[in-house]
Amino acid sequence: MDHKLSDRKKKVLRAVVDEYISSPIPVSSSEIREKYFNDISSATIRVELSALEEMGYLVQPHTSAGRVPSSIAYKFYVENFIGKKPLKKKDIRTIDNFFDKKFNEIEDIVKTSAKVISEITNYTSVIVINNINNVLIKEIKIVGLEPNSALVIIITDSGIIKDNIISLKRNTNSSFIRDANVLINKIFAGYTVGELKTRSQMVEMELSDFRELLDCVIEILKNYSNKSAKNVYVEGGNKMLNYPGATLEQAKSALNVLEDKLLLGNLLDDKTDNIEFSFKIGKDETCGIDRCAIMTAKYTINGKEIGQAGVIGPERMDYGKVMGVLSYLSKSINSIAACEIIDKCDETSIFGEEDGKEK
Amino acid sequence: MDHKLSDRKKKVLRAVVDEYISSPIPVSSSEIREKYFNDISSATIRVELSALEEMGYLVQPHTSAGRVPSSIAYKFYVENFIGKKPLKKKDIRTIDNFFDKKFNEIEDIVKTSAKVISEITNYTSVIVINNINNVLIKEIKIVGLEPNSALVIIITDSGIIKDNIISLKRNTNSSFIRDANVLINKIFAGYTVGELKTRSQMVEMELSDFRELLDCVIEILKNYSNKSAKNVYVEGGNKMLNYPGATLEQAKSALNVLEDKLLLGNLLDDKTDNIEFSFKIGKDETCGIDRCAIMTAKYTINGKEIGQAGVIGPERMDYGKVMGVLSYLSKSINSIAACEIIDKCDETSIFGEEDGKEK
DNA sequence: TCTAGCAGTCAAAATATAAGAGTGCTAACA
DNA sequence: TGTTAGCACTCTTATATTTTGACTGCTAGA
Repeated sequence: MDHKLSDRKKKVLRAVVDEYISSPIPVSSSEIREKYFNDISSATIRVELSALEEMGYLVQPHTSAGRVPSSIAYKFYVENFIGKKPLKKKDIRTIDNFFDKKFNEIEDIVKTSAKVISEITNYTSVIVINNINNVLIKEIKIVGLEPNSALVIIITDSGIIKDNIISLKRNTNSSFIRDANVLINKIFAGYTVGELKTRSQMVEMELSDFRELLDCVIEILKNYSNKSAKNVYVEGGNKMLNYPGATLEQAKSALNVLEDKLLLGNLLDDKTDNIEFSFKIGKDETCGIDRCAIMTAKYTINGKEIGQAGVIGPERMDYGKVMGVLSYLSKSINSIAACEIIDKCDETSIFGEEDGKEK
Repeated sequence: MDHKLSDRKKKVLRAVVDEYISSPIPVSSSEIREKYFNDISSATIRVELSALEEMGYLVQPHTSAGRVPSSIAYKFYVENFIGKKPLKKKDIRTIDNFFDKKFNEIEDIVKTSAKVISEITNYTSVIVINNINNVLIKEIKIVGLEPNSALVIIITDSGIIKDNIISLKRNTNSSFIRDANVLINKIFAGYTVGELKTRSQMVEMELSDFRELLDCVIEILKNYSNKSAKNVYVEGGNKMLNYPGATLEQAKSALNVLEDKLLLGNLLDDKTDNIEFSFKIGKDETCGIDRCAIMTAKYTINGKEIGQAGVIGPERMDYGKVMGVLSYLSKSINSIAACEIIDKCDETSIFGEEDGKEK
């Protein structure tokens, strides 16, 4: 399907997509002629349209209707005609407002980002955390809770990962907790998550007393770098219902995909290394969400690549804007996170072990 | 609207609702006669139907159609004919499976409950936490994190409330944290959340050094007993799209209400004290969600009333089943929580007499 | 008080008609 | 060879028109 398109064909193709995006009715030869050409007639355009249809870029709903872009057309359109559009002042203000507060946790940043993307683009947004391998573990804190459970708090140079209560068979009394803190930090602190595998092997022979705890901590870290439903954040799912022309049936199936976090995670996950944006369109590329497209960008926190942030919207979405938002936001997240951390850690690595001593 | 209904009228009314619930097409006099009466003719039933319509219980979509129940009819139906239906073995197994794991936090229990309710009933479920006033604070732990922030963990007799990173202006060095732990626990430990107001006044004169921290802790506790978006959990929102006859427009507006957690919280919140179930129906009682009804029950954790759990479903829902599930689940939650806590807190004195009841 | 029977009503389905938008084709022209 | 005007043809959409069938309400008689 890689015919070379003449300049005029390109212009016609672009006209069709532009027109269809601005209003979703099949576009006719005369419409194109009026708005985009004054040197050739509609009959000539019809010839071009016919050729483009032949090549698979356009589709005709029925014999006497105008043309509608195919998935291939959108793909070509995005790759050749569209770049990130600079954001409106208003939108920048919105984003900055959202981020004008303290963030303590990665999760918090991610959730806020998802919200802001959905708010501004008016599409559904999805963010996946799936790559914290080169994040640096600054400290791990174990706090004893009930007799058999403890809270594990992981502090990294990209923020705090918390939310992990673990249950142990053994009693988590204060002396155990104290020793555990020392040991665990000896093992993990100062290393990146990526080094985890080798590290954990290194300590294979350590006191079996802490075996169970160690396994828990490793499990937690693994969970954060692996695909797991917990690491997928969706916002504005019901905006999926706003696309005109959608039937209830389509909406339902789309929402079902959104529900399946694991599937979604895979959908966003993108192998291609170098490009800024990844773009998926067509039923087979979007896990069966009909007439939709997915645009994602990698994002970083404190300079480390953490995952992907993206938008699921109708094929005829405002690609330029979406790209603009994703791009701006990825910068925003990064600088915010960086500020936070620099701001806070001017006296890094001073935290003594102070907890687990009452009862 | 409180006419007294003859027994026969009641029987007819019930027939209409039963019939309409089992299949949502207007029910005719002859249909009722066939399935519910063999002693009187359809003409006689027509007279009764006519009367019931006059009284506001039934509605006729158009002159030559059968009858459809009005909101009032559903209300009457639920109040007079329906009680909780015992659960199917299969459903009980499903529930027990869901709860067959360790729960460390209230939030965890609540989320799981919401999931299970939605799963079994196939309707949208909502749970609100809005009353932890008589929950006993066993301990509060302050863990220093970064130089200016700390994690507050609240351990109660109903489970752990955590998830609260706070930022302070002052430095959270280890000696401060140590003192804070002692002080905070002197103030809060052993008291219920309800006593909070008086307590916090009592310590008005304490060292102003800890003022800021104290305010944070109080704020957290307040947040949990107040209405706030954080305390509302929704599950299976997109099941709202499954009700036959719903238009896309209705679905959209319903999902919008679901999005507004605060509104939802108020919707579930119910003042009536003594009854087990609360039931709302009709556009004005359901915040405009069309053709839907809301059935809620109070639930307790460790014997303390914590909030409401409910189902939002179509008017023609399986009320008996819903009531059955809510009722069973409320017992489940209670006993599970109790087990957990007893299991863990063998040293505490508070339990032991009340609340034996497991099945 | 009940009921058989019938006339009347109305929605939904089926059918017919008209209008309009847009194309493809052809033949002529530069 | 590429372009264009013009026209016949196609197919959707909108609007009327008719038919069908399901119910009811009413009435008169048991």
